[in-house]
Formats: sequence, structure tokens, C-alpha cells
Amino acid sequence: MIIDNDYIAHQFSLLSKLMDIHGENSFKTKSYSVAAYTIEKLPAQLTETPPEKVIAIRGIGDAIGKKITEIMNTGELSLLREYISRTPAGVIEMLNIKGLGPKKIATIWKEMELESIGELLYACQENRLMLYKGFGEKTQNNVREAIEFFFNHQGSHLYADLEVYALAIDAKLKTDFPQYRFALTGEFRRQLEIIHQLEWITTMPLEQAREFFTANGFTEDTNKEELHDPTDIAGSILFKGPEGIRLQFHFSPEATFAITLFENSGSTEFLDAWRHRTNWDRSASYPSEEAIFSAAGIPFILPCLREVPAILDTAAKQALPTLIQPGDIKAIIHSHSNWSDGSNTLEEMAAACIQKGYEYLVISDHSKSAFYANGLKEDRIREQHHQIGELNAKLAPFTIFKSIECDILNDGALDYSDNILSTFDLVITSVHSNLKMSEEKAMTRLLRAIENPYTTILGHMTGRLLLSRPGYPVDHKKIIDACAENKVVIELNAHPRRLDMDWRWIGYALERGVLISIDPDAHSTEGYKHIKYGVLAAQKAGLTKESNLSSLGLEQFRAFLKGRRNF
DNA sequence: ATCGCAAACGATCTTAAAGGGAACTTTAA
Repeated sequence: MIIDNDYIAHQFSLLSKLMDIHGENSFKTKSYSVAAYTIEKLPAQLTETPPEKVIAIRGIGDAIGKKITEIMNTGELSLLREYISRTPAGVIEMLNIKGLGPKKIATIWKEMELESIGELLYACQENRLMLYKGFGEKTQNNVREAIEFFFNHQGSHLYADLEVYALAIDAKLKTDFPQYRFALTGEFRRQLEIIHQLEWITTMPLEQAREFFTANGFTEDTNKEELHDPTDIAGSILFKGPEGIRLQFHFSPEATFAITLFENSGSTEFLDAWRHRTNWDRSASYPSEEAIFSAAGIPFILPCLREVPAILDTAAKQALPTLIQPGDIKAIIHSHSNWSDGSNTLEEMAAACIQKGYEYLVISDHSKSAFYANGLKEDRIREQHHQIGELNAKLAPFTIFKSIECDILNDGALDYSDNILSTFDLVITSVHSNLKMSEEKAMTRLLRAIENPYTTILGHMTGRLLLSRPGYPVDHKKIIDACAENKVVIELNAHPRRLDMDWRWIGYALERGVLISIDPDAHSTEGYKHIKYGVLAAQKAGLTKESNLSSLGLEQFRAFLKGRRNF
């Protein structure tokens, strides 16, 4: 366990919520929650900050300072442990249900006497929630839907959350058992944004795998019905590790290794199409996946592209794209500084760009309606632009572009007057409030923003947060068409929890000649590393660097802005 | 619990929408 700021912040955040559930003094709990937020946004690690400086941080006094020391020394917070022991685990878990806060959870626990999410769902189905003060029909429906969403995503993980774990196991197996072959396959190999289980093909005998994993604290999972893709489970075994992540091993002798790998490295539709199209002969012998493709007379298709049948036509026409790579990203577009809710100063953000070899930085802090994120009022925009001017003079030829992540208001209007909007080099427009919308409302709102001549980039198109929030419904085709007509670039927000727009729609956007922009939406210099996940998703859509805005060099980007501006 | 002003203590405040229930509480961004 790593004791970093995120870890410490999480302890205080959970403590605050649990104390709220227990009805403690709200100012006290607020202090803990403010401290959590402050700690999360600190630019330096607390473990490397002297205690007297920790106490000096605004919002952290003696008591919280001591608790921080306790966490750093012991790895835990005794007060939190006490609250956890006084609260049923199922009640704590309810904090994951969207729409349920501490007050409602307290009622559910103390008055309804429900102690798990399962019981709560049952109570919703039985119309029992409506009987209590503060709960009505709509709340009950919302809770039920949120629980169903939660259950549907149990056992699913973000690609980025499993990456280190998967590669560590892969490396461990290869080191410990050099006499056998292991190949990571399945959803991970296909670079899918959500992973239900990690899969390997191996020549290792089943018994030996069982022995190894049980010795390392894994349990064999015999419940194959729960498998996300229950096809072809003969000859495979499932384990569940202490982390609750499911591992699947497909056993194959050397002779069929490539076939087994191939058959577990594509979508069902892709593999069906493959069988139809080629004279697929499972009994033939292939030394490698490449041999499978060449025997079929089709150029090699990377696993990340093995999703839709149409890719077979593309390959047959020798028209496979040269996929964009992380090194093709030349700039950081869409980033936040400590002017709004980012951790780092403008200068630190710029310095990190220079150090990593990016040619320019687009700073897009939150706009004034995002008050929770300390969005910029008009006077602060002027101040920030002044500072950017000074930095640009100092850092040339490196360039910081003046931008804003401008809220799309309820009616689709932007958050500033045209006068203010015209002072930015470019404008990223995003929805941050009132995300619960009908498709009709969402479309009116988005289309109006897209038609606004100041909109350069449409930020995180659906507002989804993978595994935690579905996002508002949109008609993707109409949005893309509108962006094509208005020359608006569509962001592929690279944050691994967003990856929004969905890569499945990028193909259509490219057909319509819409530019995509892979943007990290960085809230600290650390956030730049998320670029990679955007690239992995973009590769699935066959994106090339030519169609990606953040791949433009500095001069090309200037030219793009000049050509784009019609004001 | 923290801060600030003042000397032991009082104030602490992001806001808008939603929902429930007829004035307010809760939640989410």
C-alpha cells in the first residue's frame, strides 16, 4: 500500500461521510471533507512535507495534522477504523449509489433498518421506500435504477486500473515458468476501456496453474455462468485474486497456441465474420497469428482493431490505417491549473510540458458557472491572460494558448458574453451541470453550443463516467453531423474514467471529416500521462495522427486556429 | 475542526435543481 496524498485524502473523505451518516456535527464533518479536497489538490506529497508546513496549510489545523501523521506512521486512521466498525459494510457500500448521500443513507439504515444494497433494492421493488419521509416515487425509482447500474458494473474494472496488475502477473508467470508460454489476451489485449476479466493463453498444464494460484492466495472460481463472455470455456479455468479481479486461463498445447490466441483476441462479431469469410480451418497448423492471417490472404489486423466485421474489408483492400501512437501527441490540449480546480501553477504545467517534449499547452480552466471548481469570473480571466502573456515571453518558443473549458448552460448558451469569449485563442465547451436530461433536452443544449461560433472543441460529449455514471443520452450521428457543419473538433477525453466521446463513434466522425482531439483533461502535471489511454481507445477506432488535433505541431496549430476563427 | 479576531469564543455559506410536500432537505457538479 502506498501512502500518498490520494490515499490520505480518501481516509478523510470517508471519515467525513461516515460521520455524516452517524449524524455528527456538520461543521466538523465539513472540515474533514474540506481537508480531503485540499489534500487531493496539493501539488507536493505530504510525506515529503515537514509537519510544521502541513499545519500551515489552510484547512489543516492541529487535529487533522496529527491524524495525517498517524496515517503516515501506521497506515491507518484509528478514528476512521472506529466508525467503520460501527457501520455495517453494506451501509458504507451505499455511498457508491448515485443519488444517495449521507442523510438518505442514515434514514435507510436507522429507520428502514436496511443494511445492504441488496436489501435496499428489494425494498424499492416492494414500494417500501416511498413510505418514509423525504422519499417518494421518483426517489425510489432513481435509487432502484442506480442500484441496477451499480450491480451491472460489479466485477468490471477500468483498463487503467488493471494495467499494472495484469502486466505484473504476466511478468511473474513468464519469470517463474520459463518453460511455458503465456500470452495476455481477451479484453485487455483488445485495449477495451472496461475489463471484466484478465485472460491468458498458456501451454502450462492446468494442474500446475491451479497449484500456483492457490498457493498465492487465489481461489478457483467455478461460477462460469457469471462470465461476461461465456463462450468457449471448455479447457479454461478461472481464478479470483484477493483483489477480487477475475483471471481466466485458456489451456492450449503448443500446436494450437496461435489459434487459441486468435480466437480469444477478437469480438464475437469479428470472429464470426472471419469464419464466414475465410476458409477457416481450425485443424491446420499455424506457428503464429501472423501465419493465420497470411494463410487467409488478409493483412495482419492488430487485436485492438478486431471489433467490427468491416475491418476485414478494409484489410482486404490494403487500407488498414497507420494507427496513432502516444509519440504522435505533440501538445497538451485541455488542462486545468490552480486558477480553477487544478493542482499546479501555470508555470509548473508549462514546465512539465517542456520537460516531456510537448510543443505547446492549451490551458482551459473552468468557467464561472463551475463555482464548485473555482471557475474563473471575468476579472480573473483578464488576470490569467496577463500571466500567460508573461510566461509566453519567458518560455518562447514554447507557447501557452489561452482557452477555457466553458460550461454549456442549461439552455445551450455559453457561460460568457461574446466579448469575453473573443479573448480566448480557442474555446472548449462542456456540460457540467444538470446531467440528468432527456435526449431531446440534451440535443437542443449541445446543438446550440456546437452552433456557437466561439466553440472550437466539444468537450467530453456525453458526460459519462465509466462504471459510475451513464452520461446523458445523445444522438451521436446528429451531434457529429453538426460538428462537421460547424467545423467543431470533438474531444476524445483521455481520462481513463471518461474516454468520451466513445471510440465506437469516431469512425463516423472521420467519415464526416470531423477532427478528433485526444485531450488529457489534466488537473495536475501527473494528469498528462492519461494521454496514453486516449490513444489506446483512439487506436480501436483506427484514428491516425492526421485526424487528431493534438498531433499538430505548433505552427500548424496556429494556422488551424487562424483558419478556424471567423470572428 | 478550523479560522480569525480578540483573549475564550463565535462563525463557518457554492449553488441550482430535484424532489417531496406545501417550506424545505438533499444531492451533485
